[in-house]
Amino acid sequence: MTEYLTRLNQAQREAVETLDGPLLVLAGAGTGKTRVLTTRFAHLLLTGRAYPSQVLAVTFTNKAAREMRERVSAILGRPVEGLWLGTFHALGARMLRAHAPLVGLSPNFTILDTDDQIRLVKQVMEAGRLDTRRWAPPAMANIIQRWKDRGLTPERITAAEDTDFAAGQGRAVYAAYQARLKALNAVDFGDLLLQATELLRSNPEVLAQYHHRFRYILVDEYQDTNVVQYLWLRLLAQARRNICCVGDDDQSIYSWRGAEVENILRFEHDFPGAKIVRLEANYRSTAPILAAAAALIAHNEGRLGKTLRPGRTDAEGEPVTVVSLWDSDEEARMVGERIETLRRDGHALAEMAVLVRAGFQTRAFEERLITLAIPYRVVGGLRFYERQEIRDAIAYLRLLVQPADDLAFERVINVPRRGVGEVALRGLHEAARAQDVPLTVAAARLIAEGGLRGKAKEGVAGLLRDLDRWREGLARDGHVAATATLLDESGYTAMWQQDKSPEAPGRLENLKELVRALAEFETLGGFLDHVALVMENEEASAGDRVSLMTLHGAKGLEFDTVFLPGWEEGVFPNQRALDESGAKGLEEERRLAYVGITRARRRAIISHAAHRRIYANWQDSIPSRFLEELPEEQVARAGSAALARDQRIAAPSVFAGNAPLVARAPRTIEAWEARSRPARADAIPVGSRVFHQKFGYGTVTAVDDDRLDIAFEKAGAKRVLDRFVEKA
DNA sequence: TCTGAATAGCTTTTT
DNA sequence: GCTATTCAGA
Repeated sequence: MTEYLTRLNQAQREAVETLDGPLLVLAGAGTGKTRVLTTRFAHLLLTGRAYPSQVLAVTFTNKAAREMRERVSAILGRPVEGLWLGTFHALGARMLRAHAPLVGLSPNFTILDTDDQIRLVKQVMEAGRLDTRRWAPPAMANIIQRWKDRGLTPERITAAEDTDFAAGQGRAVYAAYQARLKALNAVDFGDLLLQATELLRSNPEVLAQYHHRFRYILVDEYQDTNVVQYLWLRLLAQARRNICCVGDDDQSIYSWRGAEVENILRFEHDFPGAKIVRLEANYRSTAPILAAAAALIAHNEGRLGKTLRPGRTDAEGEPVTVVSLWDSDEEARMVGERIETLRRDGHALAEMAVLVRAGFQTRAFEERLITLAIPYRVVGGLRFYERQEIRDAIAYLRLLVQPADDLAFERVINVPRRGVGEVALRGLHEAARAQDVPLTVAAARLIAEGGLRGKAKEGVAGLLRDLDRWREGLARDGHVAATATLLDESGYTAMWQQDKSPEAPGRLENLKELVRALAEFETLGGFLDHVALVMENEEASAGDRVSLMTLHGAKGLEFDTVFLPGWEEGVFPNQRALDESGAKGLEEERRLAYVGITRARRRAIISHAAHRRIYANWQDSIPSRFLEELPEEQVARAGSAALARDQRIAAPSVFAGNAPLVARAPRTIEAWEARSRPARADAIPVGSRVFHQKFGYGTVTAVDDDRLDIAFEKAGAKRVLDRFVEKA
């Protein structure tokens, strides 16, 4: 019966069997975190400590939730029902729906996506006479989101915390935005947790009910939790204190969206008497890969401290390779060639990945892989519900459920074209605001009073009539039939059928998929929640393909071979991360590098190019400081510079018709380095004030050979080659 | 209401 | 260099 326990190592077993009291499991990359979490879950059930419905299990992504559900079922040998297992947001939504009136919502509230959220913020800002060209609504929406992440309702924001943004009107915009949400009976993603937390905070009887229910709490990826998530968990855990959080402070890479590494660093303090178990045996990677990752991350401060050690007996392997290249084209060629070679040697493409810092970097590799006819897939991109046609269709459905959903009304009023333009819409808005009613009501009154004319009148009246009819159909024939009718009668399907663009057939296909998915739900409301919170793209990427993705997207995945291109100052570590968050930003970039390296099972190939085209022009790039932090003995430096020189000298760049490339003096890495090497007679000491052509004036904060860290007055902190600056 | 030209701005991303 | 958004004019 406890056979599943024998498959664990000592530390894992301890993490599984310590059932009572607060427990923090520090799980390094590849140390069997998911196995521990799922085994612990199953163990709770199998030992009779709890029924499935008495365990609260929280993840960040739907994928992680699905995986946990499947693996727990596998251990139990049967599907588990009645679980409170899901993402923070899905569980928050579930609680809110159950007690909506207590926070001033009705249970059929709408969940707005980021797009709706920004549109609403923009409307609120415009109503407050703020210049939305000077103050970008997406930035304002982001500020509000961060406030929500920190558990701050508008009332809790002190004047000191209000930003300079929006002329000090931030708080006011936030308050007005919340008022609009309430009027629309809607919540945004942040509210799912903020309001759920408010609910528990101000309704002790509700909280007590959940205390009674949840005997055990499991939390995945604890290092990624933000303040509200932490508060929500703490409220739920405070009575029984049976909370187990699993995470890795070294893999915290989401601070920019509100995650607080401090949550994990403070666990012992928050839950006195907490036990801490470290999982350090790595079963994924070879010894050189682990050594490289460990050496790199050791440069960070404020870690809880964990050392990955090889957990496999066959852990020897090839060294981590660092390849220096002339330019970004050569880098793409190098990656392409190595992939070809590996493929020829029988390695599966699905076991190779190219991990980049930023999305735009994938393009160079895509182009290269296309010319080489190597199948690939780009992971990430639009989610199912972010597609235009899906959002339109959902807006129609939302209107059926909630006639007061103004955002949905605005979205579909002129899609397909009904002759209702900006002018007519403004009229509707004014009437609605004056009478304090939803747009649909205002529209009906306006038509009755003759306030609309011509095409606009016909269009609006027609839609209102149709909506009523579809709503009757919904009650009579059920949501599947009603949706099919709606898409047909609204002319929405016809609109895409007439569209000649190459995407149109795919969009129609997606609409069919939507109706198919709809059939799996009992109610329209349940389906809308599913689409907003859960539904993902079917990965139409079956087959043996190389994966291209961002480092963020790669977290939690593993591959035999991992390519890590673009390790250059400014790209990685990313300049903006350094500008905005300084030393903290640098540490997070370093954790990202750590995540990247630890994705590799057998091979990691890191590269940097001396020249890179950024937007319009070519720029010299200096190697990332992270390269210097790798342990020399575990790394093979494989500059293809010599090869590059031979090729270039033998065949001067006739292809590159652009003169600059030919004319640029040093054409090899060595020559380029030689040019930059000659020790300057007039060395620039720390503290010097210097001038840089592009970045202006600054002060040298550190000197490393020919590299200078400079705090520029305008451009912020950067690392540049000394030959680019002069003493001021 | 719709179209084409001008213009700003450009990490990472789940829900 | 590309693209998403905004503005002027038909």
